[in-house]
Amino acid sequence: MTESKLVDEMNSSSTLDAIEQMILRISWLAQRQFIQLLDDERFNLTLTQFYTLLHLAQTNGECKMSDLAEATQQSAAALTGVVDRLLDKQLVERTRHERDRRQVMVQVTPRGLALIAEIRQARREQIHAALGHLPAADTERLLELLEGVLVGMSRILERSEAGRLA
Amino acid sequence: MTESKLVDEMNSSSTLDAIEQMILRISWLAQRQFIQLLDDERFNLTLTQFYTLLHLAQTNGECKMSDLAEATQQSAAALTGVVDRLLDKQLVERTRHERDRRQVMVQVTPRGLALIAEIRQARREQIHAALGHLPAADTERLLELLEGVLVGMSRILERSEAGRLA
DNA sequence: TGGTATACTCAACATTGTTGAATATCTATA
DNA sequence: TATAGATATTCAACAATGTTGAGTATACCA
Repeated sequence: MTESKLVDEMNSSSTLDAIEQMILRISWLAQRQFIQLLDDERFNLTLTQFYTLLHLAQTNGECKMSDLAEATQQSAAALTGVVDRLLDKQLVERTRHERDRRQVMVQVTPRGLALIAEIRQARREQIHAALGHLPAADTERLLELLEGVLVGMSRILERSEAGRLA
Repeated sequence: MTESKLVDEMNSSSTLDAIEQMILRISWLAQRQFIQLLDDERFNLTLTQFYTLLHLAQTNGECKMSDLAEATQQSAAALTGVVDRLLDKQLVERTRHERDRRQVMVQVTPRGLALIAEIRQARREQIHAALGHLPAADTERLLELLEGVLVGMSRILERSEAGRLA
């Protein structure tokens, strides 16, 4: 910080409230902007399709439908339709588990992997355009703080999931 | 920063790429979490309804449909349906412009204002739960950096809108 | 007055999401 | 070995959102 202030050790409410306001605005803008990018003729994916495919791309090998549903925060019923469409586009393959025939396994295809790579490249270019002008020290600090945000968010998500199961 | 490093003045690609990865994960979690909150029986709003109502709540008085559509990044056709549902819930009122009878004006009702206030209070509690454990210095720095992010994002949004019109 | 632009809604369709029922398969037990 | 119950997934019916293109009403200009 450039200037020393008389700050409490504790978080002041007003800072967190301002962060709430800021996150409201950034989230909406970021989401809309990303949807627009995904709508490009090169990609032509919905947000849900992207995040579903992303998880598969980051998974080594096959993924069980129910695991995929939990990881992407969708219901099993909703996921069925999403995977149907990814299948139409030949971005994933669907097979049955060899031993437990109830389980449906999904796996990303090379084509799906290539598409995810393309999209993330385009996304990185957007990020560079948006944040490239900031000093390196700022972006490094931002990364550290975002890590803290992710940890905090995961924590309250776990709590609410625990509550749902209880 | 805790440790001095040999860093360029320029942004390193790897930091921005890590931020891209982090934003992907945080955005999805945050969105899903917020949708879940809005789905609560007290609120019962969709994400789109919330952001539409939020803009009206932050507007003084009436708002033209086309302005509202642009501000919330929706097409006019999509907005018509969203406002229909807000109307059903008595959260907004719809009138015609007195002089230019083509224009449809929308205004939030006291009930709508109260709902937005309730939701934002619940949201603030979530933010406190997620980030309250961070030192005050961190949250203050985070706020500053998020302001920078918002500026950067608005800039590239403007550029893409300019491109669309061109 | 007539023609064109503007503001919005409507219609038809695709995608996503919900809930609850249906189907298939596995597992444990009598 | 039947079979009852648990588990994994899909299907069906519906609501909300989003897209595009057509339709309607109003304003403005010549």
